[in-house]
Amino acid sequence: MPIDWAKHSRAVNQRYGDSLSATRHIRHVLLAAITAGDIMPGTRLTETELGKQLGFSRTPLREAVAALKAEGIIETGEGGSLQVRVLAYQDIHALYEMRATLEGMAARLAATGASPAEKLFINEIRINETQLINSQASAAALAQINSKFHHGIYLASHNGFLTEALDRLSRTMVLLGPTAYSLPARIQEIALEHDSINEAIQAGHGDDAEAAAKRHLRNAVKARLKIIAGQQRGILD
Amino acid sequence: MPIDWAKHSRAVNQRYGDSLSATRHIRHVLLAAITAGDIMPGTRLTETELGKQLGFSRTPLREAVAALKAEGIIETGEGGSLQVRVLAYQDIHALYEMRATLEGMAARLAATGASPAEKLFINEIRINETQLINSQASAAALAQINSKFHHGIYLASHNGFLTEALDRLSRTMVLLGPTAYSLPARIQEIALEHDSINEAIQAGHGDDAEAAAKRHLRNAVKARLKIIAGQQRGILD
DNA sequence: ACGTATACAATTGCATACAAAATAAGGCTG
DNA sequence: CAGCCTTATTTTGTATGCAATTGTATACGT
Repeated sequence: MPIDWAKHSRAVNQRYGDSLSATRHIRHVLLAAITAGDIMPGTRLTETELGKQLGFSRTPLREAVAALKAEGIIETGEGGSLQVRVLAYQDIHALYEMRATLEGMAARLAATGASPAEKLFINEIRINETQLINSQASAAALAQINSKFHHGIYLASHNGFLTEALDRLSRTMVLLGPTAYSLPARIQEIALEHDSINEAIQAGHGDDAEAAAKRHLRNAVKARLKIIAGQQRGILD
Repeated sequence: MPIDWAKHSRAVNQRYGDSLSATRHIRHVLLAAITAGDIMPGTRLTETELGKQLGFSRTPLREAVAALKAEGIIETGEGGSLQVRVLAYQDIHALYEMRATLEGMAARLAATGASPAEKLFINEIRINETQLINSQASAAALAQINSKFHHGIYLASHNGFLTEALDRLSRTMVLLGPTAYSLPARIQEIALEHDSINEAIQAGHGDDAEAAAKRHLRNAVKARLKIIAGQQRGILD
């Protein structure tokens, strides 16, 4: 069954404008398709077919794929065939372990080095998240505001390499499946954990912020493992 | 003045075999040229000229460049022109800050989770390094054994994402200039610091290993800043 | 003489075409 | 009937060619 590329293409145009080069456009569309679960990990991709479906020639497609390969989202199997990377069970632990360390570092730096404006911005996002939760917002909306909260902390760390590494990890996380944010109990926990992080950042307590962020990620991997054990799919935070 | 691409090309063939695809070959050759300082950061690269000099068409060249762009080694300036990334002064701090955190994490994991064989391997490299230093080995040889020591710790962390992130940072460090390893005083310091890390790993003391690795990197950035202030160039460790 | 506009050159972006390699299928032989 | 070799088809890898955008230089007008 064919994938609705036009939908992802429109979403990319809406998000980034329609003046992107074909290479960048394709890159975002592929990421969106993987995020949405339209392309499952392990699926074999053929350049000719993809190019025909997307309406682009193979040249920009291959460049987009080259960038995705460098990021570890797509890998080349035997014989050079393309496939979406399959994360092993062990990789999940490694992934969250990395995120715990880096998010901890980002939270510490944000607490100690963010500007007043940045701290206010983070706090505002946090307030927004609370409102969304209380108003029973959709899982997609919650996932989006969650992403904003974390990304705001990344930026407030004032470390471009850290931000880039965390963004890369976030992109890799889409390999775990489509966003879900659908467990009510976990949503409440997330709210409390975000509060701890935010309060430590607002107070400028680096140690507390780092510890809170690490706790947050430890709980996240625990929830993730529970889901995997139950054969479900979804990204909690 | 033209660059001796053939030299780098031979080196890549010798290191990886001559059966690499043109795209991967070009990628390694470009990295080698940047590492050797043949292409300085900020240098404008034109695809046509590069392709002609390397003896390949623009298609694999562009794919290699796409991968390097995704890694942050090459960036597109205004108007889409290619250039080797220029690291700002602030980036240097961010880079070493990231390395300190990640190397600390790797050392901790190696201390607590490495197999006996891996610990023996790391220790052996450390012994080798001491011999090289005592025998007044060349800066290139010292840089190579140093790289092996660190990479051995990365692998012993058993975290593929951590290893990948650190490898990526190492590749980014080549933008700071050619390897030097030429300050005798610093060489002795490095030896002592490596010893601290190694001993903590051998003893299985995670906290000590992390602290020792972070100290090592703090001293490294200090030495680096001293060199930059003196308008020199070089990678110390 | 300085600023601006226009034309030209150069370079990037994309598409098509071709070559080489791999996979799958079919037939032949033991 | 099974296994292997051969062949055909699909798929990746590379090259070339064209179009569009950008940078630059020159000329003209003020």
